[in-house]
Amino acid sequence: MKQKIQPVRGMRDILPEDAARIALIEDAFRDVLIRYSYEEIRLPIVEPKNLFDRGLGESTDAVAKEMYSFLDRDNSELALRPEGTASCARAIINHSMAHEDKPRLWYAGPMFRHERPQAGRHRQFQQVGAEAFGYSGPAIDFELVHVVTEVFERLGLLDSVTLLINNIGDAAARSQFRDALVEYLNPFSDDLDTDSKQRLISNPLRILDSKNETTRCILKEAPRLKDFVSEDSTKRFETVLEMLDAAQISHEIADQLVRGFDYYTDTVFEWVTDRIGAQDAICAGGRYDGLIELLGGRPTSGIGFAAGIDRIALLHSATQEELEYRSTDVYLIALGEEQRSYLSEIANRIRQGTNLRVREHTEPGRMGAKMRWADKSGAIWAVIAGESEESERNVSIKWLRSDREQMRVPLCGMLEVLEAA
RNA sequence: GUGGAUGUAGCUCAGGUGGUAGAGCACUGGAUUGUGGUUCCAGCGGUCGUGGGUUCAAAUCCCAUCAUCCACCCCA
Repeated sequence: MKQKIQPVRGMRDILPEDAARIALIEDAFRDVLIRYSYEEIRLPIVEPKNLFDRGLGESTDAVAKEMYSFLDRDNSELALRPEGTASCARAIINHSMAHEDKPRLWYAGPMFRHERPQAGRHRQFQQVGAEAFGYSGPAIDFELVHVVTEVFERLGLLDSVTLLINNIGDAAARSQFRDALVEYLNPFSDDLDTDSKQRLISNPLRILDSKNETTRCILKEAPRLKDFVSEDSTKRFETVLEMLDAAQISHEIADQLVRGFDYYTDTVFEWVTDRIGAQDAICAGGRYDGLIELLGGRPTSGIGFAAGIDRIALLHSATQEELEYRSTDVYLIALGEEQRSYLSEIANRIRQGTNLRVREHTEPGRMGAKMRWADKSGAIWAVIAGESEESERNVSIKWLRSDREQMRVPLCGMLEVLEAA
């Protein structure tokens, strides 16, 4: 036997039963988004690398260390997209959509980050995202949170997730805060944990997230981001919170919540869960009022979220009852090859007249083996056709999941029996 | 990128101190030649992740390497 070919590290096959769960989750997002009047956009998986350099920030981990980038045949730098927002923003700029339309878009598809694989973290992973461009009022912030809440409710996950929300102000406020934070922390530099010491240079805002106790202690007296945020922004954020309260959407204000990409401004939010391991963020988003301009478009406000479908699927399988998965409703068995064409006639009749999923047994073998296949397929019925059924133009219907007695009905009455169940 | 654990039959896993590989489930056949899911009997199936080394002898000891899982980091 030849050596087996392994899939690429961090890339995985999603087998039918898991695929069904993923489809269930994607369908929930799609259905809710469509009812909120969001439109689907299909975006390329490969983009110019500098779209992400500029859009997400060159110092972010996703760009600096985790990008799947490569040279095209003409030596231009390309990258597999690590997220969807930058592509979406590029698209609305390229098609001049922002001016007249105020587009509300959603997308679904694979994203790529070259990270070390772990529970809930793969190098190719699935996201559903939505973005709204040109809306600056607080109601749109509320609406997107509401959309996601509705999806989680529909999937029965609302009890296992927590919504964290914060206001991080605009880029200027954040940069002032960053300076103040660094200035405050510098004297304590030696007392910080090693990670935080590193981040003092690379990404100071992340220090706020530290789990180290001494670091946390030092942070108690540190400057607060909210003291640097403009009055307008604070007011706006308060309105968003009021709307959430009025809609009884429970949320926690998380001072330490900062997002991983540079483009975020003002409202940011994230749903976390404690049921799926260390990678606990299942959906996150926020405003990005500077992104369109950064990418060469006219100043346009934006807001969106991205949901990690693989992680939501993990959560779903951890909390929900087992999916009742089966591929087949009706299993058709011909006793001998002579009944093959009669069997096809039966199959066509069921497929055309109902939504039932029909499988014909195609292999030779004895009756017992065929019945075993019928059972394993998960089908509710075995429909059997032998010589006598064919000559009398009827079929035998056997219930595989109940004690109901096998019955023989004329072909024209078959659908009635199947649909009655 | 760093650390820990694990790789033996399709799957889940046994195989103290080296002696030439096992169970359960699954699969195939039979008991039951037009009836599955229960039972009984029989059978198929493994260069023990890969490559080196030590040894008369390696699944077992040593080295390297790959992969998976979990955590750090980061993030959806």
